[in-house]
Amino acid sequence: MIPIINEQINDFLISLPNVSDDQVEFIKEKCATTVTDDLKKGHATSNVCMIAASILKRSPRDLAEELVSNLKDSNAFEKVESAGPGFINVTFKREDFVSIINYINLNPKDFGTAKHGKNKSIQIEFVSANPTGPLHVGHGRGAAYGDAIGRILTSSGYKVEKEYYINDAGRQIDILTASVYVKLNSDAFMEFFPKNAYKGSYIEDIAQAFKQKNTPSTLKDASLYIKDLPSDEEKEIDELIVRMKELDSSQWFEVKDFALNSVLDSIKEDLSLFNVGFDHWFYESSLGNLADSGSKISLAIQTLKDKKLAFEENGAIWLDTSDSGDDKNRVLIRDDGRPTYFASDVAYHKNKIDRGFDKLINVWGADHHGYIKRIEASMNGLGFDKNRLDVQLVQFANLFKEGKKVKMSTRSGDFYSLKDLIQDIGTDAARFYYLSKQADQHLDFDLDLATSDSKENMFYYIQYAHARIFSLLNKYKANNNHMPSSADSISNGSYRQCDKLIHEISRYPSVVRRASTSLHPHLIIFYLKDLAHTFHSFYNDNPVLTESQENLNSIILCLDAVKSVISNGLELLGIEPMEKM
RNA sequence: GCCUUCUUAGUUAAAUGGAUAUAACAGAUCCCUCCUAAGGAUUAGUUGCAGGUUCGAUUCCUGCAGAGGGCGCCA
Repeated sequence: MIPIINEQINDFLISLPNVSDDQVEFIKEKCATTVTDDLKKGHATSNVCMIAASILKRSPRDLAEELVSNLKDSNAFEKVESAGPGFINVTFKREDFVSIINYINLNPKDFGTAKHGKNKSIQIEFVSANPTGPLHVGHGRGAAYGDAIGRILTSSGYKVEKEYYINDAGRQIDILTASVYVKLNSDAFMEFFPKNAYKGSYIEDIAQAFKQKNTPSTLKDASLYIKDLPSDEEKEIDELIVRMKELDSSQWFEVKDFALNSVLDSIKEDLSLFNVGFDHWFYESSLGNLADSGSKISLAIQTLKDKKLAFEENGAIWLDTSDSGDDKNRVLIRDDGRPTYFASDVAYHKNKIDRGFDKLINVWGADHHGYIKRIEASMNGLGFDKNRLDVQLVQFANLFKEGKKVKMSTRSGDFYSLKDLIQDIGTDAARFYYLSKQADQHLDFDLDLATSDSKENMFYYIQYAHARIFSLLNKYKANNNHMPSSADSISNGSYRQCDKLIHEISRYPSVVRRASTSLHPHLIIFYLKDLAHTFHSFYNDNPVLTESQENLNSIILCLDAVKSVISNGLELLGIEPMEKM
């Protein structure tokens, strides 16, 4: 019905004296016709008169009165009135108001989907955790968020590709390899373990698995590796890595491949348990080496040099970021000839651009926010409009258990992993909790609250509503063999207890739309909470199964629609609705 | 110092520039002879400060005060 109102508003605007087409377009762009927040105001409301008034220099109330009389003349609505400072409130004819029940039940899965994405392609890059250890609870938030916006954008008509960028080329992989290497030869190395190596128990697991599948070479002389290592922890590990590569090259690369793949496999397994899927895994190593002038990384830097955006100074190659508001220029290639992490990232983003996406979304940890300007600078330099890149920052999550903050130390290997979280509270409760707060805000993840069965925990509150409806529908079907065919009592207005529910479900498509344009999945959660509340309230006031058969038929059809909306909403968050609790 | 995010009820959180700022928890009081009380109903209480833009500001702009995060030729 809202499109019909908008059509009439359009006609009204055109009919006004002294209005240019541009003005009409501008007004239509700024105004909105929406479902009201309260049935007392009718079913739909528009602020068009107040927008138009300020542009046309007329009184909003006068305009509202004119529009009201036009809308009344059309006989399309039950009631039309102006209200407050110049709102137009429309009450639909009852048959139109309740038609949404039928509409939803005919195609339950489609309700809430939209086409405003126009099949444009969006790439979402998220998680992209370094493959040096298992995912922890911080990664879980990015995973839940990226996956949810992927689902929401897909349902809004975008073509979405989800990608994971694997940092498999940097120094941290060498450290991982060295850590495993030392474990493999722990007998020869005696008590020695580098200060800066990874210490988690998974390192030991990888070493054990390696021994099962390969024959580790025997070290002839461990002292060649560890004699006179620098005492500085950074230099110690770097020197050790150099020696390992020299002394035992073939074994080094075997261990490296094995360790990387082991960690990657565990990451993939955790993500799959978490109901998060990726379409594409991009390896940093596929960008190639600077030594190869035809590699992606060389070509990217060459392009920047050609455009005079990259230059040499003090022996290093720098990117000029002055145009983007970054506070200083950034090194691409060090004075010793090795590329920085940033250089890889520039090449990676050039590759994304070359793949021709209409829009790129990067979901990054909040600690990367200083990084946005330099990457925008590089993209602008490569001729990609930086407005087509959208960086969504996800804040860290603090974990609380029994009211106390759980300490996490990656260095010692003592941390609460995503897998632990899934095992403790389940995938759905965890995803829900992550998504229940705006992603760029700090989140206190309270394990006890996430599993509590009180109203404070929205997850169970919403699921309980779904389960209650499911149970009612089952009982109805047991008594009646099949679902009712029509909702006469509701249509003819003899039963009006469901009106609030009908009104609430008619809001759903606009909620999804807002969630998709703002990339805010939590809006769906808060909507579902409201809907669940409306339902629980109805359920308490009205003993459904003892109603007359005619009323019962209507109620069942209405509740079936409510159930579809809850289930569709949860689906967008990647959460399975519960059928019983 | 520079960049950035944030400040809403006693607490934790919501709110495309809209009407009376919305919930939950904690507090007070009610509701199971009944479809799942993991629920419902009633009650009290809120936009850090000072300006500006606007018909209208929690929302946009400026300044101030306070809190967090980021500022490597690390990844």
